[in-house]
Amino acid sequence: MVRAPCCEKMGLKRGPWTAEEDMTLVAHIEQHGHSNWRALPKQAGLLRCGKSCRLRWINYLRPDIKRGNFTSEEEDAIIQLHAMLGNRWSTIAARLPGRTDNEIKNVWHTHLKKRLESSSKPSGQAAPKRKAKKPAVAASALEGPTSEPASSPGQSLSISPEQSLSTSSATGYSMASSLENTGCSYSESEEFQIDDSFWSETLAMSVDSSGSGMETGDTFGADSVSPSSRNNEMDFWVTLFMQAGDMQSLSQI
DNA sequence: AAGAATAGCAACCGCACGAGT
DNA sequence: TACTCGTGCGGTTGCTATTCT
Repeated sequence: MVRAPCCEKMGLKRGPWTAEEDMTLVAHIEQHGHSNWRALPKQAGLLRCGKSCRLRWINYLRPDIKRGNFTSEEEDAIIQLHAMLGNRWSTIAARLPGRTDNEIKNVWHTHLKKRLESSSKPSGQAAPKRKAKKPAVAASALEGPTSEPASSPGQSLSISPEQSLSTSSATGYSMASSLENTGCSYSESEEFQIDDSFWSETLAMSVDSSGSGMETGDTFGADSVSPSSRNNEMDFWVTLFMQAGDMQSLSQI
C-alpha cells in the first residue's frame, strides 16, 4: 500500500510551534473538538498538517497533561511497566495519567535506561551530572489553565500499591527479580520470556477473575484509552502480568 | 570567557492497523 | 475482497540548554 506523505501539500509549516499556533489549535479544539485531524488545520487556519496538530495536542496542549519532573513513583512505574511491556510507550502512558507516550519515551531514554545500566553495575553510581532543565520554551505560551503542577491532586498512578512491585528508590529497581517470580526471565534489552507454567497459571486465573479482576478502560487515564480492541487487549495483558506478579509474590510469603 | 561536549526534549517520519466504501 | 483514508504508535532526528574543560 503506497500512501502519500501526510504533508504532501507545499507550504505547510514545520518545526517548533509558536504560542499563536498553540492558542489557535487549543481554541479550535475546545470549540469544535478533533473529530478529523486531517481537516482540522484547514478549519482552524493553521499551516500545519493534521498529524503535526494531533501530536502537538496530545503531547503538549491537552489540558490534562501533567507537566514537570517525573516523581520517583512514576519513574518506578515506568521501569516496571517497561520490564513487562517493552517499548509499548502508549500502553505505559495509559497507566500514568497525565503523561504522554512521547514524554515517557524520552524519560526512559534519557534517565531510566541509564539508571538501570548504572545500577546493574557493581559500583559507580552515576549521579546526575546536570540539574533539572527549565521547561521548554513553548511551554510559556501555556502558562495558566493548561499547566499543572508536577503532582496535581486527584491524579495518581493507575498502579495500586498492591500492584506496584517493590519501589525502593535505594536500588531503584527490583523488577528483574519480581519478574523471575512470575516465571519471566528478564534481561535489559531483550523481551522477557514466559514459560508454560506461567501461562497456564495466569490464564486460569484470568478466567477465574473475569469480570471482577480485570480493569476496564474507564479506570485508566482520561482519554488515553481508545475504544480500539488493541488497547483493550493490551490493558488486559498488563493487568494479567500484574496480577500474576502479585499471585506469585503472595505464594512465596 | 569561550568553545566543545553532552543531555534533554519537541517534533518528524514511516509503518501498521482498523474502519469505511 | 480490495482499496483508501484517518489515526496511532514507536523510532529517530535535530535543536537548544547546560555543563565541562
